Amino acid sequence: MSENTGDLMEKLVALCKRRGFIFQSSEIYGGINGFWDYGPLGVELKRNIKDAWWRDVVLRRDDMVGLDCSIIMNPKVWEASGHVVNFNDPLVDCKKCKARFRADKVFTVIAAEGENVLLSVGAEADDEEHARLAATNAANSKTRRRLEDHAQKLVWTVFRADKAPQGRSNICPLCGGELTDARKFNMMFKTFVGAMEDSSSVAYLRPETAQGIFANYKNVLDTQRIRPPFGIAQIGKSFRNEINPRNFTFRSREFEQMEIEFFCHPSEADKWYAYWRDERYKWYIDLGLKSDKLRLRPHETDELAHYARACADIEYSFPFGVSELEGVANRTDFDLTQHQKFSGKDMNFFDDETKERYIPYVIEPSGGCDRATLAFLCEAYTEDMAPDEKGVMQARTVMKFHPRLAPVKLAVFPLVKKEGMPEVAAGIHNEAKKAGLASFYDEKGAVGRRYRRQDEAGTPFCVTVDGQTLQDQTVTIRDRDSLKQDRIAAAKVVQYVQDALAK
RNA sequence: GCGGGCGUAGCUCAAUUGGUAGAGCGCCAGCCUUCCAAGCUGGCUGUUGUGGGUUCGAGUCCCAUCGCCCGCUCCA
Repeated sequence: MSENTGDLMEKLVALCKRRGFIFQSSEIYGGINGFWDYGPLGVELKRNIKDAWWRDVVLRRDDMVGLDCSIIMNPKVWEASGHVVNFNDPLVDCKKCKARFRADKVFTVIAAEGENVLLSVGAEADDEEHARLAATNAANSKTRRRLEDHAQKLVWTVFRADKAPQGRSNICPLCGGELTDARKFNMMFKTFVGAMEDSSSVAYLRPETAQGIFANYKNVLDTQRIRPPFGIAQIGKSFRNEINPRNFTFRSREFEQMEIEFFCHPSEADKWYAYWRDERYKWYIDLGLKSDKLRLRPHETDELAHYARACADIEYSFPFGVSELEGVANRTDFDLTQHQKFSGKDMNFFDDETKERYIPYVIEPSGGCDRATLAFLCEAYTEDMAPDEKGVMQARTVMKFHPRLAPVKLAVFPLVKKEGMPEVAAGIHNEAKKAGLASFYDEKGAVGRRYRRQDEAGTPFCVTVDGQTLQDQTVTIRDRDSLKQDRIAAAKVVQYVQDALAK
């Protein structure tokens, strides 16, 4: 990472605080790691992103419906999904074959005579002795004979996967690949339902919104006169007790997701996977993420999660590195099958036309709302040069948001605070607000200063009422990025901005 | 989780060997301004992240804790 990009992130964080986009949570108490608050400008930006998503994936389509599930669900949901089992024991994963083991059940066994290593394998067992036996028994006959021949001089090293000595890595019992260090995953936030804090009342804050959709799949199917292929969309908070929150809001412990579960016939899963992957990628570009910083990266086969048949990440080149904004996965029928098994409820869809009964496959485009917000902030941050009142070029900081995302769409100024200009400007401002545009009125200080303040907020248009306005009812409207001004009728300001938003 | 750095006004930073905290910008009020921040006048701002300790005295030294940044690690 170059010095410049590090600077960029620092400047962006400073601007976010200075202008009221993002604050650290509970800052007056010293903050809390992994939690962030959106200020007056930030909340508008984030809402605009969520609104754009909802409009584009739900309202504009006939094959999509929305949902808003509770954050706390019956804990059995998380047993079915695999979240409880997978994250309560210390676990190791094979970096090569992706197998997962309980760390206290996997040993690495090494037999060596001096520098000469005769045996170096992983073994599944309950204790060291059994691990050594298992490793010996699993060896081929030639190796076994050599071990017996050198028995007296052999030095055995056996260690459990969660107690590996510094610098030693564990070996996968299945493929011989390298295992990760042991990790105790307890990523789900635990809480208690009701007044009694005992084991029967344990519940979890959802680590993803997806399971609420799967749990309601039958309800939606039964009530909406809808049939596959169709999707259910949801925006909502999720919680993960991340070991190490990092990179501003990128990895937070409380975050908001925008998720779609799209249900289709298994034979059409590949088609819909490709469709959503491309559709979602295009969405970010359309809202202003330059394609050269955005990339679509298909997962390698060995990178896939156990439930996924195919997956692609939509990644953005942040100042701190290329990181994932959204994942689009073919989750097959894994989740519905799991819920059928754990709940005992039939998850099949019966097709009246073909008389076919099947559990749909699911394509899941799962986006991080805060991550998208951060990407749009990074993309918007620009430093350029603009002339001051003497024509000397000065540095300018400007947030070049897509107008659809900009927290404030329009600022209205009187050029000077006299000759009736404030009244005319306030009138335009009020008219804009009545039309539903986020508008800001400012009459204080020099007009140049007011323009620059709006640049930092990312306001795409500034309207100024001047002397000529009083003669012919026209105003200047200034473009944030080009600094160019058009002169238009005051009565047409609202329409002008609305046209720009529709582009 | 490990290692390193850091924490002083809203922001960026100052404060000699420990001697009762200061500047610029911003912000607010007013003036001046007929179009792109640094014209004028005046004004506000801090339990120096928090809690202990050493000391006659701590922003400065010690301990703990919280948070932020960087690198590793991690990210079903």
